[in-house]
Amino acid sequence: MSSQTVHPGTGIPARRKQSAKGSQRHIDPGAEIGLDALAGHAGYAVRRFQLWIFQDFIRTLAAVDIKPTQYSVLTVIGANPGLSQMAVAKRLGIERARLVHLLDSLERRRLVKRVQSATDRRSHALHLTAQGQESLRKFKRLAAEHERHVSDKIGKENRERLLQILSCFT
Amino acid sequence: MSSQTVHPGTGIPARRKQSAKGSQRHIDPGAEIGLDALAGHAGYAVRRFQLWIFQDFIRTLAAVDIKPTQYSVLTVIGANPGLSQMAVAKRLGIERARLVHLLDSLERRRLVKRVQSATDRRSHALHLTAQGQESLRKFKRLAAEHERHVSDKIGKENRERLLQILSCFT
DNA sequence: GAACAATTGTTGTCGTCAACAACAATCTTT
DNA sequence: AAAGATTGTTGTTGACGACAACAATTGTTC
Repeated sequence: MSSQTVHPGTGIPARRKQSAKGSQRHIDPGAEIGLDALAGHAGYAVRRFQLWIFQDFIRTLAAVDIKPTQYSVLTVIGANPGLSQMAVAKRLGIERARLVHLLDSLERRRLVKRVQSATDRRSHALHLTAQGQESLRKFKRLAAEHERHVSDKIGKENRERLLQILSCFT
Repeated sequence: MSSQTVHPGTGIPARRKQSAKGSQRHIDPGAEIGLDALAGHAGYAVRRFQLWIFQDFIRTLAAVDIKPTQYSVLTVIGANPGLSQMAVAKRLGIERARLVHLLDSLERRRLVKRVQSATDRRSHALHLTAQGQESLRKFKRLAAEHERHVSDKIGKENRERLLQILSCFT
């Protein structure tokens, strides 16, 4: 029962608990609680960061009611008009079943249109409407503002370093 | 209509589309599709990375049937025995309503026990069982193996840089 | 000390999301 | 032409975050 003071991988000693069982009354909760091995796990840090970054994105683009997934779909279609739903789904790593509902919503808002493909009558060629192209430019300006929030939070150079480290996943 | 060729923040030019509308037949899907501004967004990269890292964690710890959230709860309780549910929830950023079900599951598996607090009869003091402490040591070994997978994927030094950049979120 | 407000654990609902499975229409292969 | 694969669609399931309500208990205020 002494192996949980230090965890393998990183040499970070576990913060010693100041309360074996009692005396957590009147203590500001969530202030002096050690994470032990968790502090050395990339997954935990990334999860917390992703939560923060998505919340900020949603808040920054709340006025136009565009969420991260919708933004990614619009951006890819805008850069590659004529793509099929399958191609978009694979490129963005979302299921084609889910993309159906996303496109339904975007099509109802007149941002995207499904055009019958000339070469494959099973698939739809995806395009932005004129309104969609105009709106996307506005979305990109707001997204750039969100990205500045990220820079303010972790630092401009750290943000670029992060993008470089994770470039193999995009 | 020229603002989407280059996005602000990074100097990465948008990959020019090679297919205005046709000729995506017989093309390996998801191979030559540009992301445009998406490549410069930290949120997108982080989301893809988190997906990968969680899948690897779940796969690596599949034999013991422990998922990331469960592991985080066990680790925090192991390092801070006697904590209340509220304190654990706040520390990990999960809702106390959700922690109830997590603890129900962990208690059924005899890894955690809820002890009536001596100082506050509303709250429960959380402890690992003897079996829970033993199991957690095994979980940590497997989690360290998962962390090695991360190092293999993005590089050992990049992983440590990442942890340092995101340390303000842990 | 009694009344009121705040906290803790619990239960429930709602909306989002990933992971599947099944299906009809269509394309490809043999 | 027949068999198999692909595309879009619909549906289900389970995990998850957010939120509201509630009983029991504690803290605060008069």
